[in-house]
Amino acid sequence: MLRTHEAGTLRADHAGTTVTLTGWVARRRDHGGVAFLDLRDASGIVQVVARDEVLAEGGAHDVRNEYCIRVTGEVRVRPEGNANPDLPTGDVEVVASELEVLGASAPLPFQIDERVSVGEEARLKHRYLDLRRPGAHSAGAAIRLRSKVNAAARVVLGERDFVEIETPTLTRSTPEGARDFLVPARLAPGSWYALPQSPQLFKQLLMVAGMERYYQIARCYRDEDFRADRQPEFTQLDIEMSFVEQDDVIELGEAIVTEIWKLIGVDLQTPFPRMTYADAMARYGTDKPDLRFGNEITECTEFFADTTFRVFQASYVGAVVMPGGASQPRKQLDAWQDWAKQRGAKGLAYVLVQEDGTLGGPVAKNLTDAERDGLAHHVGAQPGDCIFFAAGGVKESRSLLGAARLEIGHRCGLIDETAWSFLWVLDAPLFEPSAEATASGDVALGHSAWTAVHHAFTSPKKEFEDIFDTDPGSALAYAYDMVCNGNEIGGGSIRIHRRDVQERVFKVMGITPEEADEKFGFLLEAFQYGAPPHGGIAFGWDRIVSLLAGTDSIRDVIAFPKSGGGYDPLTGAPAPITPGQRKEAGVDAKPAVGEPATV
RNA sequence: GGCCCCGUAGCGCAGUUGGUUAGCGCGCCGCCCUGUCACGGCGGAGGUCGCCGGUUCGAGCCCGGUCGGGGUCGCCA
Repeated sequence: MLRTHEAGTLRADHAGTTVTLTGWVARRRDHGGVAFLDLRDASGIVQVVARDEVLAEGGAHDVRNEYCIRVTGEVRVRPEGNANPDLPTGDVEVVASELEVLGASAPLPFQIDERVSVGEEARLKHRYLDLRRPGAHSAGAAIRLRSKVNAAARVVLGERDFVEIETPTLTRSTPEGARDFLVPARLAPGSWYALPQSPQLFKQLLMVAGMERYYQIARCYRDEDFRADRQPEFTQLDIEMSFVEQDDVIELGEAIVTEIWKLIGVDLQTPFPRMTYADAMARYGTDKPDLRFGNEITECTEFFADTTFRVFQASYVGAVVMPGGASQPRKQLDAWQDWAKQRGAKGLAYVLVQEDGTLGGPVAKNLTDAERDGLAHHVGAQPGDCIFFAAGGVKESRSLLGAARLEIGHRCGLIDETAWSFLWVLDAPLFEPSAEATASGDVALGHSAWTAVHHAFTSPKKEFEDIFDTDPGSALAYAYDMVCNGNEIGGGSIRIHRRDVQERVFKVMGITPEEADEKFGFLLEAFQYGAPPHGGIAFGWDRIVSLLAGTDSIRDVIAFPKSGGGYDPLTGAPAPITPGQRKEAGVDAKPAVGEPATV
C-alpha cells in the first residue's frame, strides 16, 4: 500500500505516530512560510501542515486543489486553540516531512467543494469529478449506499439458498411491451439481437431447470422516452421461485425490503398492508396509492343519479376535497383548470364550501337543493374546503382525481415527508380491453379485444381459471405490486405453468399458436417437460436506492447515467460508426422474402 | 410526439421600459503573507449573451425558427 492510514481516521491518540497518507488536496491555505493542506481521501479529511522547505523538496510548490498527493509526517495534537470542531480529525494535524505529487490537477471544470452548487449538465459531463465530491448528500454517497443495498439483498437471498444467475443481454425480444434496443448480428446479416427488457423468460426457464430459487441484479433495457424516473438501461432485482404461492413471494419481498431499509435506520413493520387493485383505483385513482396521507376520492355517481346538471349525468362522478381550498383566488382556481387540461381532461369542476356552509363556484347553481344540502357531508368537506369533481368514464375520471389528490397533498402539506408507507396492491385484472391500449398507440401483441395487464404469462387466480376466456374482463390475476410512498417499487406474479392455460390466455389475446411459437416457442416447449408452478417478483432497484438516498431522480444513484435523448454526456454515446463498422455489422442487409414483415 | 421552463466568463447566477464600456460571487493567473481551516491582502486575465433569421436608428432583452438541458402528458412496469 502506498499509505499507512486513512486520513479521516486520525485522532488524538495517534499523536506521535508517523503516518503516510494519500489523497487529494481539498484546499490549500498558504501563509508564505507554511501552508495548510486539507487532505481528503474516501474516509474523510485531515489537515496537513507543510513548511516551505518540504513543499519545495517534493517539487510541490504549486500544489493546488485536487492534486493527488502522498504525504508522510507525524501526527500531533494541534496547538492550543487551533482545533477545528467541525472536523472529526480536528484535534490533530499531520506535520509533513515528505510530500510527493502523485497526480497533478489541471484547473477544474467545477469545484469539488460540496457547498458550491453545480448544475447537473456539468456534473454529468465530468461525472468522475462529481463522484469525487464529498458529503452525505453527494452522488458518491448515493453510489456507496447502493453498494450496501446490493449487499443487504444478497444476504437475505443467500440465507434462503437463492442462486444468483446471470442471463444473456444479447437475446431475443421479450414480451414486456416496450420497444427493444436492437444489436445487429455480424455473423447473421439481417438478423438482430434484442437487449432484454427484463430476464423474464430466462428466469422461468431456470425454474423449469430446477434451480428453484433464482435471483439476479439484472440490467434491463427499454427504448422508450425519458422521465426523471426512467433510464434506457436500468436495474432490477429479479427473483423467481418454484413451488410457491403469492403469499410466499410477498413474504420474501417484505424480508428484503425490511433488511434494506435498516441501512438508513428505519425499521419497517411487517406484514405490509394489502389493498386490492379495485380498491386502490376506487379510493386513490391509481394502482400505486401514496398512503402517507388520507384525503381519499369519494364516489358520487349514486349521489348524482338523478341530477339535472348535465356534466354530472355520466357513468361516473367522483370528488376529492382540498382542505381550505375555498379561499383560493380565482386565478388559482383557473390554474387548476389548466392543470386538468394538461392531463387531457376537459376541466376540473369545483364547488367551494363557504364558511357559512353555503356552496359557491360556478357549479353550485346547477345543483338541486337536495344535492346542495347533502354534498358537503357526502364528500366529507368542511366549511372553507374546495371540492373538485371529475365526471365521465370511470378510468379517466379516477385517474384525474387521483392526480388531483396527490397535487392537493403536496400543495396543502398533507404529506408527512418523513413517513414510509408500504403496501401491496393485489388482484389486478388479468386482461384489459385492448381498445384502450391501441387507442393510445400501443403496439399490442395479438389482435383481439383483450391484452394482458401484466404480461402474457401471468396466471389467473384459481377462481377464474375456468371462466377467464369466456369472461376476460372479470378475471383477476395472481399479480402483486409493492408500493412505497406512491412509487411502484416492485411487481410480480404467479406464472402460468400449464400449457393448456397458457394456450387459452394466448387465445384471449388473439395470439395464434404460430405467433406464440415464433415469439417464445422455446418457453412453451420447456413447459412440456414437467414445469413446476412458479412465480416471482422484480424490484426497481434504481428507484429503491433513490428513495433511500432521498434523491429526486434515479440519475443520482447511477454511476454514469444518461441524460435526455439517451445521450451520455461523458462519453458522447451514442456516436456515429465508421463505414467499415457499418458494413461489417450487417446493418444494411436486405430482408429476404418470407421474413417477418409485421409483429 | 404535445405542452411548460431554462440556455449570459470554467462553475453558480444578476442584468430594470430595448440604449452607449454586459456585471456579481466562486474558481483561474501573478505577487505578498508562519496558525489558517470556505484564511487574508494587492493586481490581472477571461464573453460569438446556445445557434440562425427577423423587427428596430439600436437586441442579452421583442418576434419566428432551430439545437441542447430539465419537467410534464402520451408512451413505458
